[in-house]
Amino acid sequence: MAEVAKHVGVSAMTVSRAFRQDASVSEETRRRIMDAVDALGYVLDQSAGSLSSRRTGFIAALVPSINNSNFSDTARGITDALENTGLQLLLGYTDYAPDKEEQLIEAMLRRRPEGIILTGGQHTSRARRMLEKAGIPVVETWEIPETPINHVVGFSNGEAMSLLVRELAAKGYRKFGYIGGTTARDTRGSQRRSGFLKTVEALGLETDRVISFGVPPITMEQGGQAIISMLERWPDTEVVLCVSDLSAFGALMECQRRGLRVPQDIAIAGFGDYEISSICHPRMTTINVDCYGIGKQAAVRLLDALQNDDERAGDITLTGYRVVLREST
Amino acid sequence: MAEVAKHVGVSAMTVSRAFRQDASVSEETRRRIMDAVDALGYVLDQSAGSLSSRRTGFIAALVPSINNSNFSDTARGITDALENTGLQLLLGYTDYAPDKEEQLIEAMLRRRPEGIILTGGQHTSRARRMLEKAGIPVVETWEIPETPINHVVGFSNGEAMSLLVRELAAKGYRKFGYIGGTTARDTRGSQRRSGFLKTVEALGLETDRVISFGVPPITMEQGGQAIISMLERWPDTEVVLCVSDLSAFGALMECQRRGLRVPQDIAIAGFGDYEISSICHPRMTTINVDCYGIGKQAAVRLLDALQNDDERAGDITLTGYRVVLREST
DNA sequence: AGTAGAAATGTTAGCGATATCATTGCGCTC
DNA sequence: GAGCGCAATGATATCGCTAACATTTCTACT
Repeated sequence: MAEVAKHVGVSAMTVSRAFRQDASVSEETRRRIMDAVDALGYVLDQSAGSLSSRRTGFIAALVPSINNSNFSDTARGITDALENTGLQLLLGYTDYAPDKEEQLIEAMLRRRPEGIILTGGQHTSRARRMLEKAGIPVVETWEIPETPINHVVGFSNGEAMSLLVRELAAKGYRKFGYIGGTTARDTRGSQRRSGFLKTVEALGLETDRVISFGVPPITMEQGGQAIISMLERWPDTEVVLCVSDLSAFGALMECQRRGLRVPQDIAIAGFGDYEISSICHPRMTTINVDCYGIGKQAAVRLLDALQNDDERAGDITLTGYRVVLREST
Repeated sequence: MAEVAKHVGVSAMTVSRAFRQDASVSEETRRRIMDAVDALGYVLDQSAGSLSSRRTGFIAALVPSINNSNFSDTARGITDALENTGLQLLLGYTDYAPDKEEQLIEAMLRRRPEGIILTGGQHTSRARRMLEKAGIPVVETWEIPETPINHVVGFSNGEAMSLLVRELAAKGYRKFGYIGGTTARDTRGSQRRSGFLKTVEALGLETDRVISFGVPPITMEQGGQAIISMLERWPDTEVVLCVSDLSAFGALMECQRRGLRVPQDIAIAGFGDYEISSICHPRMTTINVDCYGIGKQAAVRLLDALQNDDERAGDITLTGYRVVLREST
């Protein structure tokens, strides 16, 4: 920067100002500075800048995974909301593991992000302490934690699943099955399952048709294997709800491969409304949960908190969901 | 850090050393320092650290998009390769637009990454200049640029597509159709198309059955619409190759919806070997291109260049691909 | 015990920008 | 033309850490 300054014949401070929108630099000077910047190929050093200004321009976001999952849409929503704000997203993958999340939170905080977006409400106590101490706005997404850290942008996975059960019951289905992953690591998966069980029970129907298979996030293939087990154990099952569209799709395809007609022989529904569900044949019943919007709103919430000097008033934004009935049920 | 130092009764420098693996600090001292760190809830400030040490610990990577695409696997490969290296990935989405890429490159360089991974070989001249000047290792991925900037990890999209055409021709297909996006922005898509055209022509077959539809990356739905146009214009088409598995899947499902048998009435093949292709019914013929491996190898190449103080010897790593013949052809 | 060499720790000086306050210059009013 | 206010620019002092070199302490061997 000093070099640019010398080249133009101004002070480094003026060069620094020329890079900012709001600073008062005459048009003439700014033009000459920018010419010199181009000529010299100078690129601003933001690490130095952030040390001095105490604004790093980073926003951290942690998602369980990004491959073939709803979270890639959420990440996209965050990225889009951050566009033209000068903020840069630091993305991390937790693999659904709270201790990996803890590590990542520490790694992120070392970069002094101005805000952080998390997925879910399950965190280690050390993670909570670090976040507390960091004094930056936090947004938890994708569910409604019992004890939110700060802001929340999400919905009740249990209630969403419950709604689907009730709509399908209204269509006349009585023998409900459920396919999900094995562990409780995926809290959203667990919530969906308990929403399913609670509602099926409330309707006075059998609750034992549950297949737990595969480590979350459960794959398409595992969905296919799971429905085979389901139909072997409970051949008279009328409708199977799956923890995600991906497993539901695997189940659907496996049924077709075996000559089972969907929905006549067995109905199938997913969760998440992935693109695939509106394209596959038969088109799949699912729950649309606005993954993109969750990311976008979380980021907007964060930006808002940053502007208003976040008074730490935790604020819960409920995102919408709706059952999308299609041909598979 | 000064506070921690005072608390333990050592100098700040010793605290700094305690955070590094290789530094010489007695076990006793390090333990006491770490205890104080925990007690005080101190978190290292890496922006300050990198300013001083001139090592930011950032690696930048730019991909066209991350949603439902091969690139999410590539990003995952990079992330995995970077694990435990203390390096943090800065990810950006270019939306297949060279000028957005240029902007992102500048934004990334302001963070002083130690290396950068790009997708493809199409860059604006200003982007090339900035990269040149930055003096950091660059890895271009996913294709083989004519004039590589530095390192390359990729494969020839044209040859891969060509191989698929030849294998299908060997199975007896003669009337080949192609479905792809409309613009040349997606250079890999264009290369696949020209690989298709060149090979079909070399085999002495018709090359006019080409549907261009939708802005890349073309969606599942657009694939479905495209195959309808294809069959309306050229009803006797025997096999349709698609620019990606997603569009191929859309085409496949649309055929099923219309009662067309695949592959008896029309055969379909994709590109990329997404999970969906091995699960759908009928399972889809495609080309496996090791998306994850491209990311992983690109990152490894970069790490290697960083260790060996990169002598700027551009180095081309060819990644493998193979035709996966399945039930759809 | 004496000493060399290694290990552990301390001191000082930046890294490259920006916050803050000071200064200069200009146009305008009365 | 003195005085005021505002816009443009400059000087200085950090921001929080680590590189580099200096110093002290320990270890091992003669």
